[in-house]
Amino acid sequence: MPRSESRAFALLHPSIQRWIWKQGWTNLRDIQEQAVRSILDCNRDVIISASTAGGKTETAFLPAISDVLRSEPEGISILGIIPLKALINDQYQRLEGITRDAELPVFAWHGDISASKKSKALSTPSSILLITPESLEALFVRRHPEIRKVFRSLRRVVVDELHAFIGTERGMQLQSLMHRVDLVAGKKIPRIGLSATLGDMSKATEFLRHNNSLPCDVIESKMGGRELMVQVRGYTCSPDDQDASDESVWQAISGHLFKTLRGSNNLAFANSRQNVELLSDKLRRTSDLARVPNEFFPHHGSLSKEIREEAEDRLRKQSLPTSVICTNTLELGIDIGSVKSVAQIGSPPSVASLCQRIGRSGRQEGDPAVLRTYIREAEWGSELSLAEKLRLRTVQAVAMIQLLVKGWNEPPIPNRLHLSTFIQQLLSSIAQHGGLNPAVAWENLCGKGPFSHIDVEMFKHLLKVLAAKEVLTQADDGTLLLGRKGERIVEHYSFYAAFVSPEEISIVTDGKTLGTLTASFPIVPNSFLIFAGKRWLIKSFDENRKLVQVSPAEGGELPKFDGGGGAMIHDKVREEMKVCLESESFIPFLDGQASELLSQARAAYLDMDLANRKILSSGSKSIFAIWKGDRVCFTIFLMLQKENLAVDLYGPVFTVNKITPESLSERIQKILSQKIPAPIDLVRGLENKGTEKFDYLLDEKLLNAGASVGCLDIEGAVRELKRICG
DNA sequence: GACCTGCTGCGGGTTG
Repeated sequence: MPRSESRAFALLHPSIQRWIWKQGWTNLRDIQEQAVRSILDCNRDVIISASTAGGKTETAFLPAISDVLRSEPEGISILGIIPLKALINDQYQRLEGITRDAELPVFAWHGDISASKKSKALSTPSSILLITPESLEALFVRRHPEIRKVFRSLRRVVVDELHAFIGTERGMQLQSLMHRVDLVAGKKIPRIGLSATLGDMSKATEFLRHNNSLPCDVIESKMGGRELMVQVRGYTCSPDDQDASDESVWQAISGHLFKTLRGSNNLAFANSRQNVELLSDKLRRTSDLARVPNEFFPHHGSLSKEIREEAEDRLRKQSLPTSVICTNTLELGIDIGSVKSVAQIGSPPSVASLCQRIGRSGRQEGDPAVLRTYIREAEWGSELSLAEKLRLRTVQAVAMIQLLVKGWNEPPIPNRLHLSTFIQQLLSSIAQHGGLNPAVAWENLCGKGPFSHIDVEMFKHLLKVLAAKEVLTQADDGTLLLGRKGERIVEHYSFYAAFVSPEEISIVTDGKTLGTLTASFPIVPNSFLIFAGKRWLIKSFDENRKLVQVSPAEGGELPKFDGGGGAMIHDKVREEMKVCLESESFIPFLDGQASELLSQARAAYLDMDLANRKILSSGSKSIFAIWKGDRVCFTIFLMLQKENLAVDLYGPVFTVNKITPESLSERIQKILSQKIPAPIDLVRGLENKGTEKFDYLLDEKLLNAGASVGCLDIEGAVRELKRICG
């Protein structure tokens, strides 16, 4: 469409129109046209959802800046909340280009920015501020005298990578911070969320403004019918000879990666940092043996910023062919240009994540997106367990790809209590105001704020618990103040993040930091280490400075990294797996071996009559499968455990020891005939309930309350148990 | 089987 005919274009400020002109754009994209109207109407929130990074930032900021240029704000006019420092730096440069002519100053604000630049940002009127949630938290705590003035004429809050926040502690913190910004500004500031395409957009609008008190427009860009080329490749190893043959499977996978990825830019998602190191090392040594330059580089969260940026630069510049083996570090919007293909080692953690990863491939017009998935299974044999015979990894990968093609992906997970982050926000609010009336605190955070699931009774109980631990204290007039311990917590710089990080040891060679290992990894001088895709000898370990010196070597051993929890599989994925197992239809995207694996799985399913025979007998054990997500499975697991059954859960497969199918069925019927236990009764006996940052300040009662919300599905569990006995 | 993200103020040294 010629620009003169675009009414949206005409609505933009002349200075923004000039910028668009200079870019040589011939028209505004579909989502940009729609966004201009929604954003210029200042009484609503807007979510802009698109699968690739291209254009989302401009879509939000061009109209938002237009709006600012027509008003005359005194303090910050647009607040951009962005999850990564690297993304802030990216966006800063792009926005500077847009606003240079308009003389609208842009400021980047995060931990690596100097204090003098931060002061300048606060004193420059009408500016755009790009900030991390943690730095915004610090702003509330440290600069509270100025904060009212700073946000007085704020016109817009923009949240980048909205999907990365939903359902997390950090996301809860973000919701609370946005609400506190509204409180300080004295009005509802319209919000814009930039997001990857999510399964259910209603969850995203609920997240963007917790009480939906402003209307929210959702602007979605269509996938554009991009061609997708997929292959699932199967690999087997003998279960008797686990170590040696495991080696040969990895050799085969890395051999195929070497052959297919060399000569172009690619990403390989390896699911764990250890697998990233393993494959990078194999690929580098294969390159050495073949006497060709190495094109494979590792990328994960424990590598130093320098090493990661080097890999990102190589990808972006496209001067030398580069394949990066990574964890989900390269899933978010960091600019790495386009890659030819995406490899996925093992089944992906979720369909949503797979969707993001594929979005990295074939980003140039007309290019297909290419995905190769590599799956390892045990070699066929009678000694295989039911779970192994069902080839769950292969079937899960197939199910996830089928769902992706159908356009489905996981909606954000339901809200937890987030008591840890509630404590943080309560302490932060008290620090911000220098003391807070309890009724006002409850009203701000819970009554009208995003912690609406915390009722007055629970709030009062929490205050008592925190007072007993000297985190809080009360003045004679009832005002909440920070206690002795509370002050120590808030004063330390680690307070601003909603999450904790384990203590780390730096790995250094020749004065250069390669990255870090968690302190629990045993460091033995004179032993070997594989790290950052290279091999090292550990020369010395300075325990006080938490510093390991290494030098290049030939030998090597893979490091262990402390992992956080795995991904939760959604109901829909397991349902699709069941469909796949019961079907006879040909799956065109499997290679020979993967096809054979699927045939074995379907034969085993049929052979054991899993569709009809609900509980199987295996020696002295009873076995059954539940084709529902991890929440249902975990709930059933707890219900059986509560009845003192020796139950074991692996994926969707339950093994109950020392019981026949008949008596297990009777026991389950007994459970169903009794009063169904409340979630809080099921989690009572669990250990390690307090996994979040400030959970250590809670008592048993609050820990149980926290654990019972969001991670159980009693209704689903009862329905499945009835089916098992039916 | 198993990821990722973030951080202030102050004191001391160096450079213009």
